[in-house]
Amino acid sequence: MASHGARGRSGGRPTLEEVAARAGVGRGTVSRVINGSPRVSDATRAAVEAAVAELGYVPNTAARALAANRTDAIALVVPEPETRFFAEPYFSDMLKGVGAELSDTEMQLLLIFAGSDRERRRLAQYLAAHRVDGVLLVSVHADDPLPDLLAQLEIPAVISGPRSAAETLPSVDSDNYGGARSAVEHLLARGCRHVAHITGRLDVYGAQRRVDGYRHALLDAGHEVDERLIEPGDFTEDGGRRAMTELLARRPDLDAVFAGSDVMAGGARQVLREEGRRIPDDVALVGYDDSAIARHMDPPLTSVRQPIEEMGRRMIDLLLTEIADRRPAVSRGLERRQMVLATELVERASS
Amino acid sequence: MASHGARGRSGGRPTLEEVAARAGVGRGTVSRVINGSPRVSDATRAAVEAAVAELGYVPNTAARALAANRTDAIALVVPEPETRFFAEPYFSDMLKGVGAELSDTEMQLLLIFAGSDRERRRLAQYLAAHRVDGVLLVSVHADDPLPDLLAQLEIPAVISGPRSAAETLPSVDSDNYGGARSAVEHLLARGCRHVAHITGRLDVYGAQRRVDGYRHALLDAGHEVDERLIEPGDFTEDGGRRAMTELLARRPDLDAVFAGSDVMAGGARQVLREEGRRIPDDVALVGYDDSAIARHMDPPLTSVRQPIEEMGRRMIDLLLTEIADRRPAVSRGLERRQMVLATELVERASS
DNA sequence: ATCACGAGTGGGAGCGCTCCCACGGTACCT
DNA sequence: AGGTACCGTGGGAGCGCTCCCACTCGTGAT
Repeated sequence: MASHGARGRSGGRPTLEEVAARAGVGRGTVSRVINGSPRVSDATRAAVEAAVAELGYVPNTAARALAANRTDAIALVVPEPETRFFAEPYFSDMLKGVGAELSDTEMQLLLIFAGSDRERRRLAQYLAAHRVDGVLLVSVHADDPLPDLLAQLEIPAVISGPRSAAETLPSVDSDNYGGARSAVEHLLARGCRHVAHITGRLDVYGAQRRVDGYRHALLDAGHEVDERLIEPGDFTEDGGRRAMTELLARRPDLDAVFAGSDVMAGGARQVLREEGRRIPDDVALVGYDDSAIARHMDPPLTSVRQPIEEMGRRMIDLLLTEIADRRPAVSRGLERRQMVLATELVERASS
Repeated sequence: MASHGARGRSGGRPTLEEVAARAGVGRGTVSRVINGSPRVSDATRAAVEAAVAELGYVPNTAARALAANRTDAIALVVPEPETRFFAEPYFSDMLKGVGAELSDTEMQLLLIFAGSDRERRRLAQYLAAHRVDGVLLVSVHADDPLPDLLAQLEIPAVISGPRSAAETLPSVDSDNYGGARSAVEHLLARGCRHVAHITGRLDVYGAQRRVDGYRHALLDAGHEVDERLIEPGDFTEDGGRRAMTELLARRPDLDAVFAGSDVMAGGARQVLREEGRRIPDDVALVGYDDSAIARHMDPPLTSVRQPIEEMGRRMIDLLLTEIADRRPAVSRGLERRQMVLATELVERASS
């Protein structure tokens, strides 16, 4: 490299200017063609496109980002260690939906883990540098400072699973309340009298909603709610085991369990088996998530399916809208910025 | 936004220039401090750092990329559908190592799937735009055109698992030959007489090397190699099952099986069980990868462990070196650019 | 005292693009 | 005929940074 100025010369990648010269037009016109502006005549457009093809022109992303003040990238932020990311099918399904919806866009998806403190600091730096046009936030706990940081930096964001009923961010969620209801109603319809519930972490809004659904399903069916039949878990297998043990000790006569996740249902199953309870004859079991665990459990687990891939797609829709809407200064309130998708009960042998 | 020129003004992110003004120095000096150049006096450096802190200055990546002609990003390209990525622990371990090694760098890691044709076209476009400084290639088949594309675009790349003995790209691999040897030697030491081998896909170089290791271990121990004891698989469970069936039909007297992957060992185990062969009493079984499958199999599977995380780290080392070396025009040949890491046999109850 | 040199510094030029203003031309009105 | 309205178009002026050259000092050798 002889001198700084000679860097891009001779043999380097072609620039907009070179395409313009080749097509016999000005820079502005080439830019318009590249960006699909309608204000270009067909003849000119064809000429430019030919020049682009001949030269093998590819726009320089950095230059575009600098001039237009956008990055054409969005981040999927996973506030969990990578281990959990790979362990839970939730993320892989989400990623699939997101990727699909993004594939006919120029947008680039970045996957960012923010499990450790160190990673979180890195992320903060990253966001401060405005290296993405928007952020997708999945699986956020109630007290996570990330959403506030995003708001402060004025970075468009969409959250999956609102943090509370008063969520201010645009969000996409599945119908946790309805999903839980359908699970309990199913158990009642099968003739179960004493339905227990192992909850998820109650600082997760969705877990609370499932408890609500459980309660209301019982009440609406004319049962009363026995608090001894509700035991908090933490979404882990071990938590499921502990909760199940507790429940059996308190109400040995229970004949059904609705677990707030498949993983916890797996833990519960182990305890039930150890205690000699047959599934579903003695105790019916229903999980939540319809994950691979559910299909492979013995017996196969009835579970509530969430349309996670679909949720991923919707999140992208919302986010892209959000990004586009940053031009007109005034945002139009929160209308249609929070959506809830239906769940589906998948019945298997465990109930 | 009143006018183009006013975009960044008043309230926007601070620029290098503003930091310079604040610190009472020139732009060049601030740039030097930001980039850790040693040619700055301590006093000046302190002043600049103070200004940076007060203003909350964060460099603009796009501007830097444009001016310096680098992106500070590298891509991990997975030429597989996302499904396989999540299913195989190989990738998650690799990602962990790569992430760890990158975490004290300014480099950003991009995860790019190139499973479908569509995704591959997208990737090609992406690379043509030089949006990354380097590429990590994992799990590449012998006839994949990607490495050539990379070479043509002059993008530094490192490959995990060389495509052949004549691999030209810098590469990191585990000792497939040695790993296979240790597995077979272990089986022979346990007194097995007729050791079969279910191979991986033979268009994968590593699988070939494992066959070589198997052969040489037998020969060196004074056994002869019976080709009827070698059956090609394809790394899938089903392939393992087919191969095992085939082997049992041909050599019912076999007393040990070395499978080229844990997944195939899993398939083989099913067949052995169906045929009433006890593991390890009738037939000893050894797998490859030491994945979760191995630990959870019944009986737990003896397996060859590859230091995948370590491989990920080494790949980053090589790649960063490769990127740095693009300044001096002349590359110093291939010395030390291909490395092979040792494997370890993890003994469990299956052998 | 003079010269040579390197350390430390300031700032011009340029990276490749987008945005916008200004301009010539054509079509349509009055 | 003159005016008004657009199209479609060219190109200047940045975007915020890095790179490099030139310049000013001190320091040590002569």
